Amino acid sequence: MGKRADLKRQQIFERALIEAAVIAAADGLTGLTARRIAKRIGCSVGTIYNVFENLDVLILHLNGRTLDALFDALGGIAPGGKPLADVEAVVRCYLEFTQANINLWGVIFEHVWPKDYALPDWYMLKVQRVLGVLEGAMAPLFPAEATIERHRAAAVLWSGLHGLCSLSMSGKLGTVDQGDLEEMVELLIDNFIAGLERGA
Amino acid sequence: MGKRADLKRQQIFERALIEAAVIAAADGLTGLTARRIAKRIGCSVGTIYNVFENLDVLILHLNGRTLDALFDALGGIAPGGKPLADVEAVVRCYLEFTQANINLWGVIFEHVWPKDYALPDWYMLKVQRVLGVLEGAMAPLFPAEATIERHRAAAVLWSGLHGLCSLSMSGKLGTVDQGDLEEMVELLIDNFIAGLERGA
DNA sequence: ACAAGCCTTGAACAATGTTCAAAAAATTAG
DNA sequence: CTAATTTTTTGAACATTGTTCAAGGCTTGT
Repeated sequence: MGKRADLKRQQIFERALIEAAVIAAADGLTGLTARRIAKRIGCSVGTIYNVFENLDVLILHLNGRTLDALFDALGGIAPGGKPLADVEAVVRCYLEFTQANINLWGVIFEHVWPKDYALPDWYMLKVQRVLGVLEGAMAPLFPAEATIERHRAAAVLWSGLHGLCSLSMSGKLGTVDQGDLEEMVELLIDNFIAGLERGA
Repeated sequence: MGKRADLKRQQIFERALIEAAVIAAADGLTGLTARRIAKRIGCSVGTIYNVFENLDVLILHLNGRTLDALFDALGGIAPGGKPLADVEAVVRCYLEFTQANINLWGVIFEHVWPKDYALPDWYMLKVQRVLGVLEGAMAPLFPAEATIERHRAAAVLWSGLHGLCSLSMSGKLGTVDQGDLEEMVELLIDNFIAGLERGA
């Protein structure tokens, strides 16, 4: 039943996320309100809530799309088998993406998912997917069977990136310009990878 | 004029921050509202706004106190001159503190300072102060005159810690228990320090 | 054409940060 | 000590938020 209905539903889902992205890109998480999205797609607030359980899941879907976009951007790089170079390429891509989409990426940093609920699987998969790219670049550093170690190392590097970008973006490391950030990221990567190579 | 007045003002400042800490420790940033603080200290909302420009600066002061408390906890460790061991001691202390004050530390993660304004100097000083402890532990890795490099390395490690804790606390790395987090932090430290030692 | 069910609407509710005229309290002047 | 003045506190009021839900409209199946 309701093939037509499901279609409209999906269209609203789609447009809501598109307009949410437009608003977020312009004004960040602060400007992202249900009424504003509704006005932009030309419907009432209630309709939004008919498609999304609440604003948090709408924003989570928006963040999912942002992760997808990063993953796509990451797809453009060709791994060469040298861990340091490959990780650096991945990270350069990450930095370029976040700089080019500062406000959208800021939503990923700033939005806090209600602590009482676990993040849904579909979202975690998107996270794991981009984590997988980093993991792939680091793979030569580990024996093939050391999957947990490899996975952990990728998560650590990812978290380090996240911390550097989030703290520098929010000004909590003092004033760091683009060049400073790049140097810090390089410091993190170079030394972390060097440490891993030593261990291998 | 107003010696008495200034005293009361300071008392309200103090009590507001104390009660804010109680509320935050119990319910996190979500429960931290102006009316709730006012009710707890037995005054009206307006009085809060007479002492604090707005809720954001109140929360920033709360976070400042949390940083002070971490700095105090960090004071209990005795540096031995071995970078790896000293950094590990600092980080162990950091982890213990954040675990023991999960919600308060969560406020530091979750609160976003309005992008239009720079963080005030008094707050940055508190940040730099705890960063300084980490920097001190890493000092033997650098020649005495390489202050920028040392400072940068400390900021990188600090950011890495921040990223690991923030992402693990918010469930964005999947389900990581206390043990997982400790292993990841150790992986970060060991390899980053090893990398730095190689460079020296 | 009609009935049954689904969708959309937008007014309504509770809660938020924030303001500000008026009341209260404290301080100063006479 | 009283009166005037200054300061502080109050809490009702405003704008906005997320969220709900009865009422009405639209779509669909027969």
